[in-house]
Amino acid sequence: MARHARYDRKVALEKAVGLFWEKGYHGSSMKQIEHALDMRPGSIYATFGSKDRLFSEALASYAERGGREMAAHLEQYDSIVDGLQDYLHTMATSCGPDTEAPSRACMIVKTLLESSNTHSELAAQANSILAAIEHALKAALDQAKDRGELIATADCSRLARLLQAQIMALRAMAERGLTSEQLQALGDDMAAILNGYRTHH
Amino acid sequence: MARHARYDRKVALEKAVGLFWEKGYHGSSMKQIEHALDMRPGSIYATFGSKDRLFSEALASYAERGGREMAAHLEQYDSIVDGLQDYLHTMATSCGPDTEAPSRACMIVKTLLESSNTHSELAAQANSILAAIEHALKAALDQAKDRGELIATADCSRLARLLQAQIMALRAMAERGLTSEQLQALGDDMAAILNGYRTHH
DNA sequence: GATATAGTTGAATGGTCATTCAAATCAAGA
DNA sequence: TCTTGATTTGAATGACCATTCAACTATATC
Repeated sequence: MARHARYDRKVALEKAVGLFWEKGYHGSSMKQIEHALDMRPGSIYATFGSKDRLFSEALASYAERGGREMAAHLEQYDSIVDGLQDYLHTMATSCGPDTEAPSRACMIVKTLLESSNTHSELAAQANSILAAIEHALKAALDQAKDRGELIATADCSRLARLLQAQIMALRAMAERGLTSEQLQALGDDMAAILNGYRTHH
Repeated sequence: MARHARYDRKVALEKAVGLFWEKGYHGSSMKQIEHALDMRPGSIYATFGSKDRLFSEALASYAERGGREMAAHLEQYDSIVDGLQDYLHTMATSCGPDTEAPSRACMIVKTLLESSNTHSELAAQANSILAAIEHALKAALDQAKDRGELIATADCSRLARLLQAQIMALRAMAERGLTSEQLQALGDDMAAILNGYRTHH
């Protein structure tokens, strides 16, 4: 009946994530996208609709993967707070100077800052993803509080935002090109912030 | 002999800061720059050389102003740590939802994240500015330690980076569109981090 | 092997990008 | 008033932008 698709949509999308994460929306031209995906414009438009929609899908894919990784990380720990602290350590390592990732900073934050006053739809998407992450952090902290890991006076909504701010900042600082020692130390110091909200057994 | 310049270079540069801070490098076209500065391309190029050089000057001007404001802020306080904590509070207020500023987030951080993999010269400039701020924070913290405001085990280099990360994150979180209450609370929580490094009298 | 159909191709489109420069404009000295 | 030279103007430039689409290719069924 018909011809097979030469390209795997998911594979192409992951390549797009790599390019957009590295160079941002405005910094990635269709020429570069064609090269990165090894697809001609017609195929790209037939598959993804437009540069905007491709970026939007790439951002969603990036966020979903990040969410899965964080959830998988927390599952490894009996203590939620231990898990969150180690998440910061892991992040400090993984976004170090010799990372293979396209960029040290978070693609969601890069998108938010790039698009907040130029591309409101993209900014709205980045915002809703960040709101979802904040919500997930709050849920984890609520659970930690239920388990008695956190002091009674801890405000989990505020703490979730404080924690999210640490993650955003750790990776933005990594983009500055800090050494892995400096980055690890920063991760340690950020993780230590949680100790102030912990119960002492 | 000759004609007078119709434009004040400094005034034009401040207008450029406003546009670039709001929309970033790629997000600001020459058309928009012409409109913002009320200058025609020939005059802009005669005065500033190129879009790149104009942006570079704008970023330097922004950073210098920010540095002056921070220094002026710290001078108001007898205690350096008090000054730093109140700096976070002030920032939480000034980058709130109804700020007049072109953007809530910091122009230096926006530039770093936008240009790190697309425009190495700009990224290098943003990096050196951030390194200078880190150094200034370290100097302030060293002095605070000398005065006995900080505990003996405090590592001022690490603390400077932790503090810089807070400032960057506070303003990036502001770009998310948090309410002023949420932003103030975040500023409070960030300021409270310093209490853990403080001496108790 | 003919046909139908899904997928790919890449030249062409019209728009916008940063930048240039010859001509016009203005003010002060001669 | 005329000359001189700094300054402004805006149309023109060529490059690159995202996007389209008619022609072409490959596969599967009959």
